[in-house]
Order: sequence, then structure tokens, then C-alpha cells
Amino acid sequence: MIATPDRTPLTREFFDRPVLEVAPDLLGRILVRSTPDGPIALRLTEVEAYDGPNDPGSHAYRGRTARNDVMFGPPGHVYVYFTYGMWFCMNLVCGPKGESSAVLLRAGEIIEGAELTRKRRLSARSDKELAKGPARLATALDVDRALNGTDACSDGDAPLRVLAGTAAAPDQVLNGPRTGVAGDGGVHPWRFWIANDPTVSPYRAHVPRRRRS
DNA sequence: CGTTCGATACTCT
DNA sequence: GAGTATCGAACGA
Repeated sequence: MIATPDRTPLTREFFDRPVLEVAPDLLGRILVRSTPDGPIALRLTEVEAYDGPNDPGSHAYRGRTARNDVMFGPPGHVYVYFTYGMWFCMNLVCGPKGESSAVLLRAGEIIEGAELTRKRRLSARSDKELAKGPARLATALDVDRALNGTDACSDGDAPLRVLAGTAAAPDQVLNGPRTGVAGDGGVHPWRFWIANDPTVSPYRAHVPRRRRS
């Protein structure tokens, strides 16, 4: 039988651990986005760990800036960044305050409010694609810069919360190289996903782009 | 389902 | 100025 997902929020202590512990433990958890039209719930199926100052792939690698400021704050908060001129991606800050580690939320399954996400994800060829990729996930949940720095551990009517859900069994969690990270030729296998889940995004190696002349 | 190509504007050098 | 923690359109199978 399938256990009923636990709808209690994850605590700040959950996120106040090494990011490589937190990242796989987030799989199967439930992200709830409160919108004026109603809640959207997503079961996390794919994440990536970014290990603060020790990780050349991390936005925090070269120190604190206006963009990555939230990463240096308390755990359990939302870090949103803008990339490729068009897209937002969302992370959850981990580790003790000041460590600047975070988990990128890469993909998930919409389990509630799918009708609300379809209006923003018109290009999705099926519901499996609604949140298949980090920018698609953010678009589906209507996440943008306005949510940067918000607390995902607060209860009540916070715009974003993370609930306990049903953690993926450890033997169902696979890991491999991170997607699209410059210079990370499999050195850091810090992408984690649920085995055989149809909502996991395809792996893409990093491709440097040059501007047209 | 897969591949290829290029749009886009922000961040840091 | 250069690079980017990506995606969608178009096309083929």
C-alpha cells in the first residue's frame, strides 16, 4: 500500500544540514505554491546540490554579491535567479547560515492544481512536461524574482512551503553529473533523481555559447 | 520520443 | 564584453 503523504512542513533543522545530505532527502517531498487562484502542489523528483564556496559550479563560489545574497542567509529560504535572458530557477538554501549552499529544484510531478499550471505552460506536450526542467518548474509554479528570499519553512499562507510528503526510498534514488554546469565533467555527481520517474528531465552536458557577431 | 538551432537580458569581469 | 545551474519551435521517426 502507498502511505498517505505527510502534509506537515519540513523544519528549518531539516535544511540546516550538509547540502549533500539534504538534496537526496528532498526527493518525494511536496512543494506547495499558494496562488490567488488556489494552491499548486508538486512532488519533487529531481534536484542538484551546489556546495557553497568549495564548488566552482556554485553561484556562491566567487563570494557574496547582490544576486546570491540569499544563499548566505539562513537555511530553508528560497533563492531565485534569472538565467539565459528568459528564465527563472529556484533553489532552497541549506547548511548553517553563511555556508552558502543550496539545492536547485530541477523537476517534479504536479499533484494538485495542474489546471492552474497548464495556463502558464502552454508548450507542454503532456502533463509530465509541466515541471520537467528547472525553469519549467519555476514557470509552472509562477515563481519569479518576487519570491527570492522568502521562507519556505514558515507555516500559514507563505507563498511557498515544503511539506514532508513521502521521502523517496534510498534505493530508488540515483545520482550522476549535474546538468549544464561548466567544467563539471562528472567530477561532482551531485544531481539526484528518482529512478524511472517520467517527470525527470533529460541530461544535457554543458555547451559554451558564443554570441553571434 | 529524439536532435538541432538560436533567442534573450542579466551578472560579473 | 563574454558567458550563462535553459527552453521552445521545427522537424524526423
